[in-house]
Amino acid sequence: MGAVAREQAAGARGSLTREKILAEAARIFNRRGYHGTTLDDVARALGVTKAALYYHVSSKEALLFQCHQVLIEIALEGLRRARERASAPDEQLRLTLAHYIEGIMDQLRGSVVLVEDGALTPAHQRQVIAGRDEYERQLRELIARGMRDGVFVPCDPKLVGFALLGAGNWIPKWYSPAGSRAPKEIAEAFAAYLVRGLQRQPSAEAILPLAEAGASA
Amino acid sequence: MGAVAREQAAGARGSLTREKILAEAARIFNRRGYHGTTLDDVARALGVTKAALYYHVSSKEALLFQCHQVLIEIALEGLRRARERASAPDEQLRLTLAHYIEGIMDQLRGSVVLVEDGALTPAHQRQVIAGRDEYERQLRELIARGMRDGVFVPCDPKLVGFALLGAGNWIPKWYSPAGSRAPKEIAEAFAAYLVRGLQRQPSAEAILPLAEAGASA
Amino acid sequence: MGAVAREQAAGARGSLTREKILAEAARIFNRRGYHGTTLDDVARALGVTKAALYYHVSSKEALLFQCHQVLIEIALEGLRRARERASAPDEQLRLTLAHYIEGIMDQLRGSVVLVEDGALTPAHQRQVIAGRDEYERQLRELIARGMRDGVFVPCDPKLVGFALLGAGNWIPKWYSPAGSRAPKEIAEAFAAYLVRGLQRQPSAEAILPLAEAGASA
Amino acid sequence: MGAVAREQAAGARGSLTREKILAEAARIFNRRGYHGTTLDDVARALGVTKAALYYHVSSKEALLFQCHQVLIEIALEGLRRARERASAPDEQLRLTLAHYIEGIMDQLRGSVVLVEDGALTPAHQRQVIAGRDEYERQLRELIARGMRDGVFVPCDPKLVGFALLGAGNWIPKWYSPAGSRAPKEIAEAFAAYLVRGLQRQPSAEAILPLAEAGASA
DNA sequence: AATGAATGAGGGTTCATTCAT
DNA sequence: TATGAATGAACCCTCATTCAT
Repeated sequence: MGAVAREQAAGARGSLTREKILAEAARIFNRRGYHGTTLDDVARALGVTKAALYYHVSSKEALLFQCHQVLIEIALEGLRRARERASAPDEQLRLTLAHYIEGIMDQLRGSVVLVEDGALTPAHQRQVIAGRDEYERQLRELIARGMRDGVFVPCDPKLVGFALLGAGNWIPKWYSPAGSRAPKEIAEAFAAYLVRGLQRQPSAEAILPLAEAGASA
Repeated sequence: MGAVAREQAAGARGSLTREKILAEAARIFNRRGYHGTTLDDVARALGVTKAALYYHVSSKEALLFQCHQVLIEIALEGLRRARERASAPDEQLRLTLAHYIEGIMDQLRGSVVLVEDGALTPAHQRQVIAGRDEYERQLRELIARGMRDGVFVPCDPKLVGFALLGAGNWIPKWYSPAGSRAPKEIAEAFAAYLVRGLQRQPSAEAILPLAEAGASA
Repeated sequence: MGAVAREQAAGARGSLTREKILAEAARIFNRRGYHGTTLDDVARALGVTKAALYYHVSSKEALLFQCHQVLIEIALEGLRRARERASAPDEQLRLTLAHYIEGIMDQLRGSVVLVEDGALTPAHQRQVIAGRDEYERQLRELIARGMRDGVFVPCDPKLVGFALLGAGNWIPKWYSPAGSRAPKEIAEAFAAYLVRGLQRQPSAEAILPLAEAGASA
Repeated sequence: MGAVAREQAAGARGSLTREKILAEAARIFNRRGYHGTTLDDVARALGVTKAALYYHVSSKEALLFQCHQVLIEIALEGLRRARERASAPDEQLRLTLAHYIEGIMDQLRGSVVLVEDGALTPAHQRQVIAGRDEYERQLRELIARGMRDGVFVPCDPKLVGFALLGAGNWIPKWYSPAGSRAPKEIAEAFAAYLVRGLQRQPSAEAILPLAEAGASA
């Protein structure tokens, strides 16, 4: 590949950053799966050689692990912020989900969501599982509190938690930045819908604040 | 060996059926992803040699394709049945989702849910996409009708459709037959919750009909 | 490679045996070193594909390890036999060395001699070192006994042991089956010479029983 | 930085000299083999970057070649000196071997001894082989003269030559400067032992002049 | 004189696939 | 029907080498 082509592919201004690598890797992992993704794929998308990646990342597995960590960090951060900014359980849950979903769609941050069994080192696997468990635990706790407060309808917090996460985690499979909806818009719509399903007395207003016509993704 | 004896042997010890292969393959595909799954893995799980699989399946890709078709068939069948058995949009949607989710959890059918880009032959890919598109189209149509009828709150049917599917498609990532909830129970709870988020006037009753305590999955 | 060429390369009668692989691998390891040897090299020498090797051997390192074990077994066996067949220390040492050296030259056994640091797994490394240490210990013990019996001149058994082994271990670097000396002949000459250096009253007869002219290796 | 300061820094911290590089490279080559040694390994051992090596050495192969040349030079120099300082064949051989062995152990000079086939450029290979052949030729000539003079027992000079070299060349595999024997001591013991095996009438005195107890290497 | 970054050419290993038995 | 053995195409990773700074 010539110098010019590389420039174009990599984006004019910068060389290889750990951040850029993570973002690009996450994007491709999400599309093709970890095992379906070649380091050559990632390198090509970044406009460099596969060997160049190894100057910045120690292994493909390490790449995946770091992507997971980014997502977990985003997720937990969302919970923290939600608690700061709202007190009602439904509002807290809405903020939490919106943050999570926006994080997933954010191409710059890049987040991997699929957990192909056996892709991670046992040690890393444990760490990721621990992070997820912690997030799920807090999510369920939030739902349970909503039930206790009478804001949410009785339900199984574990099952509902899985539904919430599933809806969000599936997004990378269909979302394209070229679509007509902005990430923020999508995130809010998802959050609104997902919370609404739990509220004892949901508002009757539209789920999408801006009820424009047109394709969404 | 006579036909009867062979049948018995087949039944008893579980000789290689296309159905059994599909079911086992799907189970592993769902866990480890298509590229993360070896034909040796599938063969081992079935207690045979890898070469034996080739007597029943023409290729790994064909296996994946057939798993996809199983799910598409289940999905569309669910829509048909729902239309036969109910007329209200919310009830139709509920039946549709319950059927879909039960199908995903059915360990005997062999349905896969992940669409790793590039895993399928272009021709097969097109066919699967076509099937999915058809299902999604009808799903959106159902949602739109609910809106028109005033049963559902205004929303973007496309986005909500993705949320519904995501919640369901994520199930193989966490569901284990060893869990405390029966598949039917999970399916109904999911369907109830997912429909409830759209209903203008949802019922206040619990989402899980049998509100027992205990872990769910 | 065509079928005919493969037949010729592999040797008409047999397919891939663990024994044949070991022998060929050892031969190349001894020439080019472990890291300088490609599995493609070994495969080519055997007339098969590199992948075919993996059906019989789990890894390159395992191959090396097994070659080491072959030699260690030969070495210890030589000590045992020498003790059975002779009682005088010098005669025992002579038999021991002759057996060892013949074993090294045996193209059918597959023994390696180089110990490139870091080539073996730590666990395997330990095992090989242990085997070598045991052999060296017994060799020194034999020398020491010769000294006590007055058959050998006073010396440092450790140093002399290293000299003995070095002379033998170096053989793969120059020996070729195409040479004019038979392995047995070489082994006896080496053993005679190496023992003679220790004997208080060495015989005056020629070191090579058959004192022919001509190139030796 | 002035010339004096640079000198001091060079002396104190050990700036990159061709000599130092050669010595360190040889040491590692001897342990791990040529192909098992990374230029990063050598660089790290010298406390510099790999790229820095390329300021002083044109290639890894060149490094190996120069190491070989150092050894050949040492070897031939040993022969010359031996001829100057003694006239009896056995004494000449003893001096020759002692010089060779000391050269091999001398950490500063550093010498590589393993000849991994294919490691050197054909041209360099030829040159090294030529040097070795010359040395071996003269060594055999020396042995043959000893036989003609009746000082040595009849033998095959070629075989014995290989034994001598093997004993010496093996030393880097076990020698450690931390051992209890000084290089000179080891060299003399080896030379004495190796010559003794050829002498028609060897002295009965101990092989190690200083017959202390204790570990040797 | 030295370094950080990048590259191209392998080398070890896996795996879908084939085929003789 | 089923299997053991073999193959070719990748894929991950390493490393000698280069080059701008």
